[in-house]
Formats: sequence, structure tokens, C-alpha cells
Amino acid sequence: MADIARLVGVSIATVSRALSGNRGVGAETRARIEALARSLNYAVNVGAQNLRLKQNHTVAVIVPFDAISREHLSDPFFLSLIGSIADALTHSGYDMLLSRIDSERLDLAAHTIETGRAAAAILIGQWHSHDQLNAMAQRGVPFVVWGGHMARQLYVTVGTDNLHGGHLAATHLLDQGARHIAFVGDPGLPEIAQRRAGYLRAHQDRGLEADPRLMRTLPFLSERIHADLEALLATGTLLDGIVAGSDLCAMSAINTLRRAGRRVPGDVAVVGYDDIELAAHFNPALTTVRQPIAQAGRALVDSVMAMLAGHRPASVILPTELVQRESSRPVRASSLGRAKTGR
Amino acid sequence: MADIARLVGVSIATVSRALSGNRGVGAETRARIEALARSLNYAVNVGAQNLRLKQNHTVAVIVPFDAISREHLSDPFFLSLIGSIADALTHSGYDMLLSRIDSERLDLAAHTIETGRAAAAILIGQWHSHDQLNAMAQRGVPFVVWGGHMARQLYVTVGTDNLHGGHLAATHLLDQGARHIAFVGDPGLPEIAQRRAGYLRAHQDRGLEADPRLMRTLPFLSERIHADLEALLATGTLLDGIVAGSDLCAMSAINTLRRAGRRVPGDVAVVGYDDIELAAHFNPALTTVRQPIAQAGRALVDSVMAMLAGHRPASVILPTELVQRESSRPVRASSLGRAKTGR
DNA sequence: CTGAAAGCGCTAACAC
DNA sequence: GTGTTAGCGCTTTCAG
Repeated sequence: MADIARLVGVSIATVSRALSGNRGVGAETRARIEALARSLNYAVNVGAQNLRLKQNHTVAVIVPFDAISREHLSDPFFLSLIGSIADALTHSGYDMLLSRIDSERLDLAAHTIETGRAAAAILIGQWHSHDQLNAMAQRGVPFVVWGGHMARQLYVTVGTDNLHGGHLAATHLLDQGARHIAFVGDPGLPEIAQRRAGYLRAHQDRGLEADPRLMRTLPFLSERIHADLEALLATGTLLDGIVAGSDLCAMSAINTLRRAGRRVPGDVAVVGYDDIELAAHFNPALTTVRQPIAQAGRALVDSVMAMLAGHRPASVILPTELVQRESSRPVRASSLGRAKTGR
Repeated sequence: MADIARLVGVSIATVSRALSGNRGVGAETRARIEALARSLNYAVNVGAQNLRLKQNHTVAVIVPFDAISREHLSDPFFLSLIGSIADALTHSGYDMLLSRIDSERLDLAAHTIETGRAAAAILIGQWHSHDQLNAMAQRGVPFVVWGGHMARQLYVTVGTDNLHGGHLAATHLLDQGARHIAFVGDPGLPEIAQRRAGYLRAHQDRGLEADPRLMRTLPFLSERIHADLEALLATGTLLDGIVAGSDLCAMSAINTLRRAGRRVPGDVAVVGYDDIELAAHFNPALTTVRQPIAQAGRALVDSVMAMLAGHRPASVILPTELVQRESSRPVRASSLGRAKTGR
């Protein structure tokens, strides 16, 4: 900027005014400054500008990683969610800083803000850190989390009604005639726990009881799911339905079942969760509980913006919906080797 | 920082020294400063620090969007690649700024650097902007692109050998007995064009000629692929193999074929590209040309770091490999209604 | 071992 | 209209 000032023969202040569209600069002076800036590929240094203006148009998006399993970020649902947040943020004129943080130390997210790198943060999932998050909120750190709405949370969440989603999935399978429905997922995560609660409630509502042996506590890893399900099948436990914690889970489960000679649908009806893009293209096309990804990104960003504007936005619960496709078609009466009631 | 200085009763300079681990500060003074900083949740302002130090530990990752179709970011391969870059960058102690830019105006990526938001950029795909990228490189903008290696490029790329990949895919299908192999993808993108060239070369190498009617120029959109393939089948053109521009493409194609009553594998053998996580879980499990995602992120980041260190890194071509699974099993002799040679 | 002072690139009063 | 000045939060000579 000093260079331009010298070259044009004006003061730095004038250049600053011209470049920031500030009126009160001679038309000709302005034109010369703009032309020079362009030809020099000069652009105002945002860092310095922010420092001076005490502003910050960056939002950090925190994608936790599981230190125990491995560091790689791969679940398509989260990945799409990130894409959707990126779009929404771009739309709001904000930059997006992507940070990976150990899922056990979600409170480190505050660091991004304390160092002034970002004005606020969006956390993808609350993982096991409910308490840390409460503490952060109490400290006044501006952040929003994508996740389940918890009983006594002090922070803002955007998410779907997981209880309802789990209920929807299980009820649907019961309607299809399934009576031995497994739940596959890690209830250590609040969202999954809620989905499982919905699954249990669905059974209660019908006066049924879920078989505790069918409650499979598993992380989102294909290999683990594969091994666990095979072990389950080997015990001879009756199984004619699966409510999966995610679409990825459901797909792994289906592959395992098929490899073990079970038909899906037919012998076992499966419902996934998320409705990732590939769910519709899977074979069999996956019945699943849709989480509206594009809306999610927008809602998260809206909440952050509200917060930055000094408001205290309420948590948002996005609508969730059962998308019926092929993987959950009615269970055959004979598939368990004994008579089962149809729907 | 001024607050801490006042509270501890020392000068700002001392606080700065203590907090930056600078030696030459009394042990006790340092301890008091550190304790206070911690209890105040104070952290050095990175913006101001960068300004003063003229440094910048942020790399922009530019994810182009196609203004014509729609803005949404969804291809799992790109999404995973972003994840892998995020991991690699975190590993190198750099922050990642994610930017969406119109794929027609990739030169705007330079803006991120000129404004000092990032020290360098990684572009995901060169799209149609080969010339703009050359111009940027000539201007000395530090950036690396994930994409195909082009004849007279002035910029640095990291990518796989797409010619080889396309060749691998087509050769494999020819080996499986296919003789009417379609190529599905948008050769407007350099990478895809190279894959197609490999596909053509594979035919030549066998003294065969690819049927020009089977060259399907299509963007990566399921609906378009679906419609186009249906139209193709309706013409009665012989088809017993498909080389797809991406796994997503392959999956859509397979679904379309099956809906039209063709078996995959059996009637038509299909090879995808990328080897996204779901490829192995698809039904039929997808034969595909693997692009090593984790390596890609690391290579991209290594190149950027080299550039930032003042070197002029060479472009990198990562190994590519055919992963044989089910979707490409041998074509049946009878499937076209007339005798075909087996392998 | 610590403080004073200058300056990174920029903006906003306040003069003229 | 344009220049002068002060200062955003920080680091680093240079003195003491």
C-alpha cells in the first residue's frame, strides 16, 4: 500500500480510502490507484485490516478425529456436511478454517478462537465431550455443535430428532414384519444413544421387547461390524431386521449378511441412517432416515451468525424423514425357519 | 497481553518473551505469567503475531464449484481428498482455509494469497482453467494443483497417471471378453480426457477400434448418466463394457443398466475410477482404478511446503492400480445375442 | 533479566 | 479532497 502511495504520489491514507470504496476521493486519483493496484496484483492485507478493525470474518469448522482408531476423516455424511457448511459460509461471506482436533479434547476448539484465528466455531459432533462443551459455553466461547440435543446442555446444537429417527426406523421394520431387530452403532455418542432409545421405544409402543443380544455396540468401522455380525450369526440368534447407526454401517452390515447367505431384503430388512448420496445408488437401494444435509449447513451457519450478532440463538432440530427404498422390504414369513406374523 | 503485563507488574515485552518460550525470563516471573494467561484463557493473537513476524501458517484449499450445474460439493472422492489434505496439513502444523471458487475463475485463488489469508494454495482439479493456472504460476503465485499432468504446464501438479489408469481399465475389460466398451465421463476435464486417451490406446494396442457411439461425454451427474445410458440402450447399440470416469459414475451406470434388465457383471462389465471407500461395499463390489487418497494429501502438502521453503518442486505422479472386484467379471459369450470370444 | 521504543500493514478521526 | 497522526496486538533490537 505504501508502494502504491509513493507511485501515485499520494498518502497511504488516500490509497486506503480509495481501495475500501470510501467516498471522498477524487475520481481521477481513485482511478489511478485502482489501476495501479490491479496491475500490481495488490490486495488489501486482511490480517492487518482485521487487526485494525477488530473484526474477523472466519469461522472454524472443527472435525474431531478419533485418536484411538485412526486419524483419517472418511464418513461421507460428515464429509458432505462439511461441504454444505462450506457452501453456506461462502454464501455468508465468511471464510472457513478447517481444523482437526482430538475428539477427547474438544475444548481445544476454544483455542482457535482465543488466538483470534476465527470468530466462532462449528463442531461436527459432540462425541464424548458433553461436559467440556458445557464448560466452554459457560466461558462464553461462541460455538455451535452439530449433534444431538441433550438434557442439560448449555451450548447450542443443530441436529435432527434422533429419538424420532430411531423410532421411525424401528417402527418401519416392525411394520415390515421383522421381530428380531438388531441395533448396530456406538451409543457412546449421544446421537446414536438417542437413536437407540427411539428404537427401544418403538418396541415398547408395540408391547414388544428388543432382544438385548441384538444390541450391538460398535464403532463405525466396516471391519468391526463385519466381525461382530458374523459372530452374532454364528450363535444362531434369530435376526430379521437391522437398524443401523449410519448408512455406512448399514452397507457393511448388508454385505456381511449376504456373504453369510442371508438375503437383504427377504431374510433381513435393513434401515440405514443419514441418506447419504450413495444410499439411493446402493444395491439394494437403502431405506434410511434422512438427515437434511443442505439445510443442516445453512442452519449451523445461521446460528453462528446470530451468535456473532450478539444473540443467543436457540438450538435447532431439523426434520427427519424415513426414505423407503428396497433394503427394508417385508421379511418373508419363512425366513427364520418358523412362522412369523407378516405385518 | 497488556492486561497480563499490568496484572503481573511487568512490561508487555516480558510477557511476550515468556509466552513465546523465549529464554531469558526469570523463572518465577515466567511462571506467574503463564499461570495468569492460563487462568484468563489468554492466547497470543495469531493475526498480530503474523503481521509482526511476516509469517503465515495457513494454506488455502480451493474447491471449485460448477456455477452452471449447482453449487453443491458432493463427490466422495474430492471430499475424501479434502479430508486427507486436512490431515496432512494438521500434521505439518498448518491451518487449512477452505475456499469455494467458481471453476471458471480459478485465477481468483490468487486473491486468497494476495490478501494474505494464506501463504499458498492447493487447488482441487484444474477444470477448464489450464491457461489461467499457467498465468498464475508465471506471476509467481505459490500453488499446487491436484489434477492431470499436462503437456506445457508451468504450474506444479500432483496426480495419478490417468493415461495409464484408463489404459488399465480398458485393457482389463478387453481381457474379460468385452468388445463394445463405452467410456462415460467429461473429457472437458484434463484428467478425464487422459483417461479416455488411455482407453483408446488400449484398443489400439489390441488392434481394435472403439465404437465412437460409445464415447459418452457426460458430467458427473447421476441423472444425466441415467438418461444418456437409457437413450443409448434404446438405440440397440451393442454394449458389454463400461469404463467410467469415476466410481460415482460407475455406480449410476450400473443402476441404470440393471433397471434396463442388463446384468452387471454378466451382460456388461464395468470398471470405475478412484476406489472410494464405498466401492468395495457396493453391490456388485466395484472393480476400479485406485487413486491413493492418503498419499495424495501428503504429496500435495509436501509440494506446498517445498514451495514455501523456496524450492521449485517437480510435479508428482502417484502410482495407480487396478483393483479387481466383481463388477467386471467376464462377459458371457451369449450376452449380446451373438458369439463373442471369451478371454 | 527486564523495559522502552519502533514498526508489521492498515484505518479513522481530525486537521487543513 | 487529501495528509497527519495514533494505534490495533504483537515482537525485537537496543539499553540499562
